[in-house]
Amino acid sequence: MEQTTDLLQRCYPSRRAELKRTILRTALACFNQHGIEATTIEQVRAQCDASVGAIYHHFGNKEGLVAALFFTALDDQAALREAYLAKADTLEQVVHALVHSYVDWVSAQPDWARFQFLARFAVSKGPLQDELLARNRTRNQQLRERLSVHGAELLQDLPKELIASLIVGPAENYCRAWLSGRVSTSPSAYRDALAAAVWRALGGLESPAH
Amino acid sequence: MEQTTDLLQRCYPSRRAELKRTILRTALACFNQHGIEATTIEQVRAQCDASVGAIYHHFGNKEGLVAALFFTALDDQAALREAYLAKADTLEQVVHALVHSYVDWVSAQPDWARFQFLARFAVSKGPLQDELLARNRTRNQQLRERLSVHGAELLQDLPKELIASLIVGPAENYCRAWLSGRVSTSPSAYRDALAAAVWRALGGLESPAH
DNA sequence: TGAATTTGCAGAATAATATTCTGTAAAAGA
DNA sequence: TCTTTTACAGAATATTATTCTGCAAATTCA
Repeated sequence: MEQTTDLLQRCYPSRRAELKRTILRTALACFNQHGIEATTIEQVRAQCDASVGAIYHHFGNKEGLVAALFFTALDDQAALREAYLAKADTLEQVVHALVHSYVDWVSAQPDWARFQFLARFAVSKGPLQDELLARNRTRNQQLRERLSVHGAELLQDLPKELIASLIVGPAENYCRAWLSGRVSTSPSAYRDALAAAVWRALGGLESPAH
Repeated sequence: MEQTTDLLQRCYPSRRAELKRTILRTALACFNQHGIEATTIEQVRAQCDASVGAIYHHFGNKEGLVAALFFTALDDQAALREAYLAKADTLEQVVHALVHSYVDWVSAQPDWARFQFLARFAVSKGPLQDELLARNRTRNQQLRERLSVHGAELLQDLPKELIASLIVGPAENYCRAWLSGRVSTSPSAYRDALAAAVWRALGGLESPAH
């Protein structure tokens, strides 16, 4: 149930990294509650019962703390996507895997997902922007290869650059609405409706809305 | 061409507000270049050749400066949407208007659009979160009414909460990719492809991908 | 018109916050 | 055991946001 712990434990499994995990967990909560800019190092220090020295020792500075959380979330999300993709054979299954893995991950890790949105643009500036850009590029590249393996004739009439947005755009938008409280139904309730709609958008025949 | 000026001029037309506009323009550039947290009041003060007193007089604090820019962008975007919607009669035209107005605004005001993404989550915390939530709610409400006017039987099989995400999700995702440099083709080049795909996703018959 | 009041702005003073630095103890390695 | 590295504490410092006091132009009002 408490998957926040699990996620951290998996990414920082060292027994000695106890305080490090505590700092990350606390920082995640603070950032989500007050926003990144509004939470001070002193706040998380107090909630951790740690020292500023410990925080700066592990993460360098506030931005490093944000980046550590952000890339941890990115990795975890990618792991789930890979797991889903590994089981997909047809093009339609690949598309479904992409939508489902995204929706399922956000539903299972709402705190991490919320932070991911919160921090994306903070990270997209700053010293790790290149790392982020590189990751996005390789991810898109892998997706393109993955999609072209199967009968690509379906997607031939769509601009290549557009396909990724058509697939994850709706899910991403709904997840953000859910995380910000604009809608109340969990994205996982709509995972199939989203996947089916995306498949129609791509030109997949069959299975109209009704 | 230089629509940044036009946008500011329209929203803050007062002749006496010259410095105020200059501050906003400069702050927008700084925020977009270095990120919100990384740009200091001193930086924008120096580039404006103004004083800290002036900035705090007009905007209260840094967050107020961000909020002023953010809501200005939101208003301008909404104005274009209204203009497009006013000319739409059928359901398909309404959907097209929503996609087109979004894409066209981002293409025309990339600096403001970039900042909008940059600041959305900073604003979603902080004292104006209620204002933002309220705006989003009323916008969604208006959309629902607008959509239900026309032959709503098309959308009957789709969850109500999902429809907005299906319509703007793809465009929003592609625009963000463009603004962050992950893709190079202007969203306006794909405005029709996006609108058509969305229409298919909603279950619109006819016009398959090819 | 002229006094009163409000608005726009400057810049020094202050407060809040991020970051550095020095020291110490525990752990790891040789 | 000795040496080196790692983990941490907390005072000291630097950076940055914000406040405050004062003044002049503009506006309002009598």
